[in-house]
Amino acid sequence: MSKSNDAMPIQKSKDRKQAVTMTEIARLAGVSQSTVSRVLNGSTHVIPEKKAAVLQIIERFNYRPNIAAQGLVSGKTLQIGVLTRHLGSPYFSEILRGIAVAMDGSNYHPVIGLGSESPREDRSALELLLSRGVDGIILQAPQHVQGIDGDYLCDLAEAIPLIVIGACIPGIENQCLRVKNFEGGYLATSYLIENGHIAIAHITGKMPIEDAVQRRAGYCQALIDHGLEVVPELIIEGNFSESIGAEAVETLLAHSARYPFSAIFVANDQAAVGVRLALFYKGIAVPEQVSLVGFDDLPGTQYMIPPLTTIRQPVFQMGMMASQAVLALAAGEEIHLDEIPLELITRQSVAFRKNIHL
Amino acid sequence: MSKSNDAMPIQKSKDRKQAVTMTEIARLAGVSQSTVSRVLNGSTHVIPEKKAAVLQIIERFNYRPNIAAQGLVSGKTLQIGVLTRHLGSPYFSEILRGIAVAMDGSNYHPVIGLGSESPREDRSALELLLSRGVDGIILQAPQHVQGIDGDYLCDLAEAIPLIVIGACIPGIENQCLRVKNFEGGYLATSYLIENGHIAIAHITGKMPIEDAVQRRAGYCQALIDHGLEVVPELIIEGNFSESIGAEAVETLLAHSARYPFSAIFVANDQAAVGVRLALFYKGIAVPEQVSLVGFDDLPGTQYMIPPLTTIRQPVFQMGMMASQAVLALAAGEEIHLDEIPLELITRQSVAFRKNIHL
DNA sequence: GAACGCCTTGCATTCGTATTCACGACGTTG
DNA sequence: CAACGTCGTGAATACGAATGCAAGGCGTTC
Repeated sequence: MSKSNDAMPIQKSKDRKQAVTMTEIARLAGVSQSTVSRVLNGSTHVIPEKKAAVLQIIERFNYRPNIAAQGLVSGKTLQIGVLTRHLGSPYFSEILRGIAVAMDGSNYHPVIGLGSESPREDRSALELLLSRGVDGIILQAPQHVQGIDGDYLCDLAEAIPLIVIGACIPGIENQCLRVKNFEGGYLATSYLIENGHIAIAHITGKMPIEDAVQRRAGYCQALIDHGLEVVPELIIEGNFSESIGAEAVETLLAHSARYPFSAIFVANDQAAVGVRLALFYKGIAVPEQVSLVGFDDLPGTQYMIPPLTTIRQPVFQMGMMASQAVLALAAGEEIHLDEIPLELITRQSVAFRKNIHL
Repeated sequence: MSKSNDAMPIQKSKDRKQAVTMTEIARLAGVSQSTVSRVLNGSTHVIPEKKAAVLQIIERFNYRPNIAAQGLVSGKTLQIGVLTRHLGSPYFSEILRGIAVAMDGSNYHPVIGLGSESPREDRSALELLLSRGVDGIILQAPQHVQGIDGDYLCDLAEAIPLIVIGACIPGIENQCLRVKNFEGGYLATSYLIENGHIAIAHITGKMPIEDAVQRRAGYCQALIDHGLEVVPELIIEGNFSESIGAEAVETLLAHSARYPFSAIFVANDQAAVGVRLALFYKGIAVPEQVSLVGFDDLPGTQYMIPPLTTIRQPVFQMGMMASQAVLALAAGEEIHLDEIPLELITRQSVAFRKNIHL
């Protein structure tokens, strides 16, 4: 083949820069760089002829100002750091979608940082984002939010617009986006009770996490309010994952002789999926033998067999709210974040109890 | 050294910038700004004492260089634009996770752009990313990749490191990450045939899309190679969504008197989920009455009732590969992207045919 | 003992854009 | 007709960090 010794063989990798700069445009249009800037920003009136000339050149070269350079001057990068967690899980990716959609149209872009399980790495991911000069941060609550981390986050909130999703950090409560987890747990459990269930198991989320704690509290309160007893053996600690759901079922079933149950309230849909499969393997019919209520209403939940009755979190909207809130904060506006109400979505995984089967 | 008065009441909103700059650090450490730069980059040897002094100040103020400013000089922003599609769908978010994970550890960050259905908006999203000065782009293939768009992408590839996921753009084939869709379709269909099925329906993906076309082609070829007839009535055009899967089942069932079938090969798992639910509602047992094979092996597929037999795409790894490829391209290296092989994951949604039920 | 060279360092410039400042031209007013 | 304000514009500067260049210090060598 052609040895390409005639005209710079490596050009392809050299030529790879946004060649046209504002100064270049100015030169071609026969004006000064400042004028081009003014045309672009409309900051001052520019004589129509020059304006037209500039615009034409811009059009021809498909020029777009370098955002990084703008950022250097303005001190803004038009970037929002999003520290994600379990990227790829339906719950978080739906939040992310909300964030991205709400940012679409503004000139802001989300930049993704990868959260980890370790506070140390987590923090370094955060600081990497920070050194990028992001104008705000949306933090999906780490599992290790407490104590020292809480303080750190408060300090952080002093320095930069910050929104925390899924946790309530003392000191910056109004920058924390959270749902009424307690009410959700209460709602789910009450619904089961109304359907005649009196022995209701609960598979919790990962335990130090606030979501998990609150949902369990709601569950307990509902039992108590309806004159039922809280049976510790019917509460299994989980971790929000499918596999733990399946494991928990094993445990529940192992003790079902002494501690029978006719329904399970699972702290999130993902785990409920695992629960449902485990019951399938055990030959236990849902909802005929065991009723199931989940939490989240993930997209996909409605396609379960049978479609899952669950507590809907407006996950997508929450993402949007978080987005709008940081942007507002970044614009210097006041924000006010209410606890987000939840809704019971009744589908077909709950049946009226006839008796306790297990 | 009382340079500023202690009266700063509204500090919170004023102080919200990365106050410490390199020059500031230099001043405090009693050296020049260049020296600080050299300490940070290790570009030149710096006398240990000064180095220590600088590092100490840096540590104390928790200073981190402003990446945007670095980018201005180096011409790199250490950002990779990711034009996503269906953010929130399990398939794409898993890819995104792969991308993010592979980028973790490098100093690069993914910046998310939101793809749309319209070519125009899509392109403007792309250009917004471009004006950010991203060092590379990962493009999840739009549905409208063909003709003019193909040309545009080729031009784009000249200007910037570009990786396309899920499509094969003529001219830049080696920058396109794609799977062996044909083989996948062939594999799935052959497996059903081996299990005694002779009337196999197929629900395709969104049709102009290459993935969909290739999978269907593989399906057809498998039938032919095994001496079976391709029955057009058993091929239903879908669009990769759950709801279309359910609809397709209706259609198939409506004609099942004349065109019976005992198995369905669905072009992706998401649609298979819808199919499965529709069959549930119709009271048709899976796999006893109808066998099901999906495509993708999304996380979650294994928790279906029954667990779905499917063609595994290494989605997460594909994300990582895309990431590594852009980064390599950005570093001026050569890359070589092979078509990714697929694997049949046998679970429990396929049974040996006894006869054609429907 | 002086010249040479290496090591370290500071100064000045650069990146692309926004913005302040000053200047010339023009129109207005007294 | 002169003084002054206004408008449009270009030149200069700033943003934060990297880097080429030159200068100073010191050790080495003949």
